[in-house]
Amino acid sequence: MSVGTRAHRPRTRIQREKRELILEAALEVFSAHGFRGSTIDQIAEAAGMSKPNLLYYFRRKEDIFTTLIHRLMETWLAPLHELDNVGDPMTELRGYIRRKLEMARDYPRESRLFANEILQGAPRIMLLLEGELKALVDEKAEVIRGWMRDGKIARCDPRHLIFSIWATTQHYADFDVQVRAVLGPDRGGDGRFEDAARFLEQLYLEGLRP
Amino acid sequence: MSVGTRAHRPRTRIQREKRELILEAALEVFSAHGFRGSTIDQIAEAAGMSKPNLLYYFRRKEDIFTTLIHRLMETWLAPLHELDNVGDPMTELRGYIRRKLEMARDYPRESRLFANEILQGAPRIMLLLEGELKALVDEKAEVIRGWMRDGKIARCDPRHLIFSIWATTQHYADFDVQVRAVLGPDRGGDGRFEDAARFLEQLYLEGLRP
DNA sequence: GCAAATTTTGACCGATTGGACAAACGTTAG
DNA sequence: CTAACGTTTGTCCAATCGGTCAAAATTTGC
Repeated sequence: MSVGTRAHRPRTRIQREKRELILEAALEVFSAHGFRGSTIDQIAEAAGMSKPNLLYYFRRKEDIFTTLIHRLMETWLAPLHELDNVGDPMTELRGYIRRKLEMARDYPRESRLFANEILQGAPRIMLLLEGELKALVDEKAEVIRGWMRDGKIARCDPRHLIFSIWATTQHYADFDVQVRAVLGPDRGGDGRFEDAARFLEQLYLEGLRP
Repeated sequence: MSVGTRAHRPRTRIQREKRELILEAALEVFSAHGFRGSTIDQIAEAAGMSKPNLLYYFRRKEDIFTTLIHRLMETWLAPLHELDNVGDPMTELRGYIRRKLEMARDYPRESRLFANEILQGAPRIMLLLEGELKALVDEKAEVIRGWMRDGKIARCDPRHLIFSIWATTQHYADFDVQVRAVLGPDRGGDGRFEDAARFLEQLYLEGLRP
């Protein structure tokens, strides 16, 4: 009997290990080829097991994907959660941009996985977007609006500010090949994230000065 | 004999019309599901013809895709071509941002098609990126650098400036469902492009002030 | 109007894919 | 040791997909 069918039996050590192995392999494959572009065989091979064996731990291809994307959602939104009004507003925002850019650098697969899902119309995470994500953005937008009322940063639409930070930082993960191609072999090799950080820091520092 | 196999016979009226019909249908399907996520049957149905009939005009699925993406590349880069140093630098940049945002609003399918291709590693347009695109960006980066030397705009890396404009504007096409979900039914319905234009205009106007 | 060329269609094919299943193999607790 | 449970594998299947092909239907040039 497969793992999924057993009703609420606690997970075995092997089950925990193998499921992690599969999810790691699936992240690699899904982020590179998208959902439909990936096959169970590819994931199974990347995880070092046979296809029926993989299907013993996840009954359907889609189960792997949804498990993966729901889990990643938390880590992906962590930087925004950290944004609060304890420190200096400009420092807070700069820190947020820096953390988002670091995530694009260190977790490009996660970024591309999300981008792919959103591009396809987000069929599997629409409820998450309308629920948790919207609530989080609304909450943080209110924090930012407070900064504006206090005259700490320039007045603007805080939600579009958040969008622009998402867009500019994730661009370096999602459009990596384009960035590399345009920058050429010299600056595309490395250090492009430092350049990006410098540029974005300046843009937002000056652009949001009250 | 199929259209592709005949050696350089001029295109019939029907061939021109039907090929356009197919490319329009393919844009619709490919932009929604990506290359591997789309089937010839889907495209054929969207174009109102049978699969073998479609394959009479394009011998392979990939031929449709490459024809489509190469043709779109021109219109997609047109706004950047228009960026030159005849007018006031700030006005030029603001116009570029506005045009890019209008393209995201009016041609979201094209934007998503490109995004999808880049996300998959740009296997079919890598040469274009390293060739035409890089050359164009290099050229325009030099124009922008000239503005900086003249003290017209703040000094920064012009290529990352271009990246950020691409990212922020195309975000409203590629991540449309996310933007709508976060903004909610009220502002997601319409007018979000005006809000975005206002925000971006302010961000870049202030952020690039010399 | 007719022959040649073009266009359309239905039937078909091999490869791939997601998934089912039962049997074999391993592991572990008593 | 052994019985129960967990894990792995080989085999198989139906559906889908990209693409072929020959024949039928239509259009075009003269």
